[in-house]
Amino acid sequence: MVRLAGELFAQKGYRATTVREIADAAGILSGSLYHHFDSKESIGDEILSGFLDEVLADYRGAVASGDGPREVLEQIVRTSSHTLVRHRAALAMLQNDWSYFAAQPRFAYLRKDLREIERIWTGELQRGKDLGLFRADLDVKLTYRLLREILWIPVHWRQPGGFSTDQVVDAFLRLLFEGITA
Amino acid sequence: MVRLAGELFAQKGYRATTVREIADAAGILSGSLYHHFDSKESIGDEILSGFLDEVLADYRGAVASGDGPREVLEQIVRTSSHTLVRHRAALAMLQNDWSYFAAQPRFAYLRKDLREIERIWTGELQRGKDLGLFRADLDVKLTYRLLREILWIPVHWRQPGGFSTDQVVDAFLRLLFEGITA
DNA sequence: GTCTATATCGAGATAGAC
DNA sequence: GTCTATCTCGATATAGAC
Repeated sequence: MVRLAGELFAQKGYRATTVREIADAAGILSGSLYHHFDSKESIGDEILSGFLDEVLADYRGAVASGDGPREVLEQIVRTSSHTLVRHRAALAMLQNDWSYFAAQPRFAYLRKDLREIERIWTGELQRGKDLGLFRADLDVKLTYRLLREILWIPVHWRQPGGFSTDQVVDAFLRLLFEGITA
Repeated sequence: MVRLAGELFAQKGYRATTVREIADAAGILSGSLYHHFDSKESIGDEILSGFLDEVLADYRGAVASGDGPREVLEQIVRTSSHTLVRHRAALAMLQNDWSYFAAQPRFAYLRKDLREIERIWTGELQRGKDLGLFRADLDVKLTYRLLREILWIPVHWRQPGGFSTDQVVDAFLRLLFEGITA
């Protein structure tokens, strides 16, 4: 049931998906849905919190590995990419309906968790600068913002003739570390 | 009036903004809005088409300059960035409510124009590969998708302590051509 | 656990007085 | 050109029968 709703959310976004469509997909009528859930919001909550728990675990695991910043970032990109793909419903919700969720107290944890993710990225980028691994003129916050957006979006286009997750990840990592210049 | 609505769309997205809020901001009642516009959709249409006309002009101008691919891409990034900032309402609409607009025949031009933008990016990337300026293993379509997303998003965060447009552009161009490695 | 029927609400939009 | 009043519609959610 949650998975069904998630499929629809992933396709059309959260707000654009009606409970009637979810019920249709489940082969029941909309009223019957409320035997399984108290609200559409609580479905969204379950999907979003499950996603963030898992992706935060990826980030913390990468940091805990004790490697250098380049290795930590690479591990983050590689592990979290697959998590993102598995949770593309959550990602679609964050992308399409961010302003909606961000405004609600119930979803305050979204901001908190994203702040932790930002701290990890900027921390590793800074560490790389200090070690002389990354360019000294790198603005860590700005770079993080550019990069996270890039990283979170590919899930969006996994429909027509799509790239595999690993293709996207490899292209991303090359771009990140080396740029496009020959 | 359009500018007022645009401000609200930029802040909260198109769907999340009600005509009553637009009227409030204008100091009139919602019914009175319809003396100025026949529908909320037509406001959205005006904002979106105005944006795309202008940004396409930037792209075509850069291509017409006759420079090499690196210069063309750099010019695109520099000129269109400022256009994006001026049209952040349109950008917020595309980001928050893409699925909504993409589904409507009235907004079919969105897909068409974005396809032209994609053709220009991939064309220049390919030309750079052919000239040996860019890495031979670059997937032009994949790279374009990664880059356009990055480029279109910074407008989103121009609120707290924000970066200037030029800061963002410079960081983006360095990342693009050289990566983050020292 | 699903049905029918309906309550409730918010949104976009309209009509006609002033 | 703005007001009041109201229509219409679609969406979430509820109540109670089966």
